[in-house]
Amino acid sequence: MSSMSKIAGLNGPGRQKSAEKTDAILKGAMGEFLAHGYAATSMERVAAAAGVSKATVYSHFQDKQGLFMTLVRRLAEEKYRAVFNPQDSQFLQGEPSAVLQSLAHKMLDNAMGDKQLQSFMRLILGESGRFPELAQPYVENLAKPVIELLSQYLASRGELQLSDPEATARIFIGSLVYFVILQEVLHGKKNLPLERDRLINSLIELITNPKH
Amino acid sequence: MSSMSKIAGLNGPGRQKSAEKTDAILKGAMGEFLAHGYAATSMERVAAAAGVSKATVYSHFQDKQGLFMTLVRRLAEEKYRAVFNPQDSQFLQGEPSAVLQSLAHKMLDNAMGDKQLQSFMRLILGESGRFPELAQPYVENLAKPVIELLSQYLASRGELQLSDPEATARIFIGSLVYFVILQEVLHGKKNLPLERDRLINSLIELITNPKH
DNA sequence: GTCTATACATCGATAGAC
DNA sequence: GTCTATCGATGTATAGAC
Repeated sequence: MSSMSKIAGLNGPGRQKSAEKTDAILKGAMGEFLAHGYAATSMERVAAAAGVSKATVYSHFQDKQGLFMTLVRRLAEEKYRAVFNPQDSQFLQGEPSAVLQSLAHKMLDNAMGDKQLQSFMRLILGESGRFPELAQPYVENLAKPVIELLSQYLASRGELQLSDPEATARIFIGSLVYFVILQEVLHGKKNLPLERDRLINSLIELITNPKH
Repeated sequence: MSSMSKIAGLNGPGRQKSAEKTDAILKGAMGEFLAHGYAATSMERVAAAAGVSKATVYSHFQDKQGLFMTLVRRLAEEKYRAVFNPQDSQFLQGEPSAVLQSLAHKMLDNAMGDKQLQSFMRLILGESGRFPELAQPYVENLAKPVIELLSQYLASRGELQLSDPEATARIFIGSLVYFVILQEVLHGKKNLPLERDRLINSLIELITNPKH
């Protein structure tokens, strides 16, 4: 009987290392790691949050570190797709100032309202010293594609007369990301308020250089 | 005899809760917290690193959290003085482009070479969700003074014709800090290289608007 | 494949000797 | 004021039943 389910390969419960439980464990681990960080998260709580036993967690993942790395890579891809959706392929069409404004709005709207993303940033930044190999997918899958896309776009718009489009892209992205870090991640909203649109407008004004 | 030292208030050993031991504990705690983070740091290791017993640590500090908060506040002040030294009070004299370039160089030189500062950034950012009250001194004593000083400077230079000096200051600082975060904290140097001076030059070119 | 039970280490914090 | 010794709780990881 039990051999039948194995042979059939159907998706009944109690079969193989069910993908359902793998997902449940990852989901539980996500909540725990994002809330408490790596060191303060116990496999006990992960198991409880996933609704399985601790031994099951260890049958699906080698150890705590393996579970953590799998989770982080998964989340990095997910957030990447959310921010950097190959959406309307013509989202780079139009006046550069309008394109840049739309991009900045999209990035900030996405980041400022996503508490999970902010917790994820805390986790990656906080553990980047002890898990350097985890910072890499974050850089490779999130920061790098955005910077390179913007770089190429800025380089393609000769009318902007930018002497260094790549460095300019860094300025654009850096200003926005640090804004999120300061206002949201570090809770600077209260003591160091700044309206979102003031930053965006100044950024676009500088880059598109309307005084020229 | 022991009463004499108390009365005299001299700095002989074995007197009061010696400031020496307090310093030793803080120094030991600094190494441990910066290396392993809050949760993974044990009071046992802190005591060992400080060369005292665990009980002594608890006689100088209320508990682990109290020790941690004292340490962070101390480090924030220290790093503030290092970067933002009220040095030559005329470091804002001269051509704006030269002033801004000197400031950017100073900030990046300071941050890129200071591994301890980078670990400190990881610690603050990583724990800012669970210790929001610790992010505040960091913002208040480091980010805010720098941004406000630059804000006022930019506002005072009317020839720059900046429509929003405060937002422009954010762009300046944000670009630099995110550069440090991406290249050093997140180890992006290898996969996403960018020469420091390219960022600085573009930043100054945009702000001083030489095409005008 | 998943569970319960457990081995073994280490944690934060304190009591009591000196 | 500082130490050693220890308490109680909790951590990771695994063995063995089903």
